[in-house]
Amino acid sequence: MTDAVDIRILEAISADARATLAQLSDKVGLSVSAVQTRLRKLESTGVITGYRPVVDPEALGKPLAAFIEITPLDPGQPDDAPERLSHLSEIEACHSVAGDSAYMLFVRVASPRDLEALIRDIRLAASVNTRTTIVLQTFFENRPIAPGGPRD
Amino acid sequence: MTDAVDIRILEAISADARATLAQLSDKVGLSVSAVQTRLRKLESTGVITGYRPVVDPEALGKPLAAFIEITPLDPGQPDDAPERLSHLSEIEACHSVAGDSAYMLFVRVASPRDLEALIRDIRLAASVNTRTTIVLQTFFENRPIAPGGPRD
DNA sequence: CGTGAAAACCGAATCAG
DNA sequence: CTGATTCGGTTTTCACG
Repeated sequence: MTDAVDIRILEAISADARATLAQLSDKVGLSVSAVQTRLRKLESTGVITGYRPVVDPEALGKPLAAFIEITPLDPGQPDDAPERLSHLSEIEACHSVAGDSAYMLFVRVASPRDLEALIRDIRLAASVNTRTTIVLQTFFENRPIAPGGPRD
Repeated sequence: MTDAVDIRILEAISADARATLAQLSDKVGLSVSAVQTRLRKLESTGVITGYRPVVDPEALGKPLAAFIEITPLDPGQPDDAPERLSHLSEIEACHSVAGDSAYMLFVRVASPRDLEALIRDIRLAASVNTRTTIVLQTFFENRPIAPGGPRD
């Protein structure tokens, strides 16, 4: 479904999602038209589901990040935590996990006080216990996909 | 540094980072020129540090995600784990954290076997113990920044 | 599935108001 | 910041290999 050329296009557009077709064409070594056709297909088949800027969290007033693991208070309930939490915009990611807890959240807030409020909101909204791990420093995230990637 | 209008631009371009200045202009209610000026400033001041596509991990052949917490074997060593690990393209994010372990990694691999190999690579490269939490399902991540955001 | 070229469109840059 | 202008680059489409 996605061949080696598609991967090269994904690598190129991953370095700069606002790159023009001509720029992608250069990097990939295909004609502009071919790149356009393939890129459209990558979008329509759901390989690429959107484009986002990488925004400095501090500039948005949210310098504090944390992982929050949550566990249902009552193990025998309709477990719809993700839907119950999706309205909280401070939650950037929500994964169900195999481990000590049921879900792992990644959140960003403005201050410790806001983190406290968010944790309370999460507990109330999803009927869960929480275990929070504060992020002290982020060394990297949102990396472009590696040219070459893992050894194949 | 970033006022309310900048936030609106960030929200708009967060929904589609390939949007044209005219499209952003519509959403924000400013002229194209003003949007252009502000967007350039957001880029040059480091508020926006790049643009990325949102790519389906399965399409890239990496359906398995995990969190890996790492702890130095020897607490009295030059702690340069992030640099020692940055060459591993399977590691998407690396945060230092306050909690049971020193760092939290987020990784994506093709298979359990590749995860095993990655964990070994991490242990050898950074002289650390690891604690891995497998992701069973991702409900959301890479969400556009919320129109309105947290209640102000 | 790729190329290349023509035509329509859009973005960058500039400037007066 | 707006609105207008100009130029150059980009997207799009299409005929062809």
